[in-house]
Amino acid sequence: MFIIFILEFANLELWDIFGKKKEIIDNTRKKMLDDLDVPDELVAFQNEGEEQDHKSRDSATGPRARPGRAQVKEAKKPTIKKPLNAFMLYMKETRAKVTAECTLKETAAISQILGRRWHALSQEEWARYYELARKERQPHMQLNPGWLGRDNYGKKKRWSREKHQESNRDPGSPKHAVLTLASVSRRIGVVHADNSLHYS
DNA sequence: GAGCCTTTGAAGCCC
DNA sequence: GGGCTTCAAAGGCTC
Repeated sequence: MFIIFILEFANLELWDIFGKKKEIIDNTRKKMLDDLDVPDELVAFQNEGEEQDHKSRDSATGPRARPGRAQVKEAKKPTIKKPLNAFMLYMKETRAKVTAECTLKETAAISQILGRRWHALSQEEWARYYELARKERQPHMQLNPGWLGRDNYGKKKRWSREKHQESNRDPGSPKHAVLTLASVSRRIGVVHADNSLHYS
């Protein structure tokens, strides 16, 4: 466990030492996103089990009219969860394996390791998870027309706004890089909409 | 028991 | 158009 942790840490440090981590990640991801305009049938990664899981989850929440926050609280209706994004799908799939390897129990530490491994994934793996995420979103939007991610706002009390802003403003922080990449991927999604690949 | 921590991505709002 | 904000999962930890 300790050795694995050291290796993970050393990996991060080496990346940082050579100062090329972000550059490589950005270039790789841009290339991967460019490659994403492959036909849907070639990237049908979602297996039957996952399909079933998705259906059961959707049936648990169910398509229904958008309720107000107070109404939800009163009736205790199950909230419609946001569809999982590519990284969340990767986390869900890999967390157990990483936890077993590291015997770490701290999920925050596991998340850090998974974040680094996410950046180390091949283009094919990235494409696979992005496609999975897209396939998660599409039926979700069809089953819950009019549902917005914002509908769930306020249902969790999150950490202090000051701290969050602090992390976002740090140019060297991972979150900062994410925001840039997220905007890039969103733009790619628009571009792909012209090629019948609708992300939004 | 509620909320934090930690990660990345999605998406709406605001300037 | 870019920045900000919140939630999505996970489970140990803290208060």
